[in-house]
Amino acid sequence: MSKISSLGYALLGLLMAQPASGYELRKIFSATAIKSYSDSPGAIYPALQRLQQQGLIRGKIESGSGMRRRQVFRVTALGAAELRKWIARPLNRADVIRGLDDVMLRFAFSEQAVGPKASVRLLQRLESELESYLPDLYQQLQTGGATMSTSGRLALESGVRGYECLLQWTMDALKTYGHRKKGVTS
Amino acid sequence: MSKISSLGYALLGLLMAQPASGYELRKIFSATAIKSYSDSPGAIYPALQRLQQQGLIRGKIESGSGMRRRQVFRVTALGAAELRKWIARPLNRADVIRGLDDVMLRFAFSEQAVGPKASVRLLQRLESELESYLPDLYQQLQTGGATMSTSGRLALESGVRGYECLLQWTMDALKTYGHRKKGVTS
DNA sequence: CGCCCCATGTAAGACGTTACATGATTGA
DNA sequence: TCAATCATGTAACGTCTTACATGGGGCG
Repeated sequence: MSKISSLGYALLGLLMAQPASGYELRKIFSATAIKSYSDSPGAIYPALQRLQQQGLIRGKIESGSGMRRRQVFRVTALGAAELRKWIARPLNRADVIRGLDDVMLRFAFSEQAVGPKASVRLLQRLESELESYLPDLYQQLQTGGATMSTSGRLALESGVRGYECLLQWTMDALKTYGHRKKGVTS
Repeated sequence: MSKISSLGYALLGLLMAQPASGYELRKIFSATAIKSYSDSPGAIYPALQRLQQQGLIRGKIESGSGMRRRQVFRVTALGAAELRKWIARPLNRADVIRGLDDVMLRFAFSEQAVGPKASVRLLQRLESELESYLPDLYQQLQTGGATMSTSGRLALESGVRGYECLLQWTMDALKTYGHRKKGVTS
């Protein structure tokens, strides 16, 4: 019955790579461009508490002399299993439309937490979802575009282009993993 | 003292184009790909109530015989002013990093609610923010990329590519408005 | 008559934002 | 010693999610 928020998974993934304190995790969020995740203490510390209550991470307070008190968290076996389950979850269109950030986060962690095969699986599913979704978007652009203002139409077009770009990235990423698309043997 | 959520602005903008009932607005959200905005009644009806309490929209209950009861909302002068203020708000880097969806929404409504000059201003600011942000991202990719897994690095790269793609779109959109970039006269 | 769609809402709970609060330690 | 930074939290508030509830109207 464990429900975990996006931020929770982000924390799990980062802690999987390396144990860290809440403060260090905050710094990661504020420094690097892991956009759309908050670096505010009011979000991170409660999230860590929830994860610990669910037994997904365990914190150990370090307070040697001449050191600031800080609590270092590491992922438990249960937490690692939960993270893997989340990453390996089958990808559907809803994920692509609403939760692209989550998808990219899952992919980012996939290799470390599950293995390169999981990364490839995610990419392949993403590719196929995008290839089936893009025609729908072209349709919408043609159908609804006529009635919209120029800026409205352009905004829609920007969304479509974003997906096109993502599809291109997906195919390039698959190439990185040594998978070439069927039919381009030439 | 009026705070308006993203959803609130989305509703304002849609109602600006045409008065509608809550149900019609929900359909717009669920049908078209205005992603990242909820079509659930638990989000939209309370949001409409808030907007009405703030005097930004006004609803009129239509219940002729042989008709289902429904409430049609239209934007007040105050609401239109608030929408214009939001759209014309100066664009900074934080908007680009955290609130790209909002930026695109503002642009989508800009022409109808303010005028084409506002659209161009938004595009120009967006272009300049992206041009200053991208080098930072390249830096991050080089610096942090070495220590990351392949999938992690690829995920970061996907973000960078998204911004590149957006910059390209921005320049094309400016061309649509008849603005060509300085120096490409050739 | 029963079912589905229209159309509107409410209630509980989870989560993030913002702001504030607290102390310890380093460095000027 | 005084400020800045490290490091951790808490409280109030607003909003979204999920689920439920309600009723009229069209249709077979």
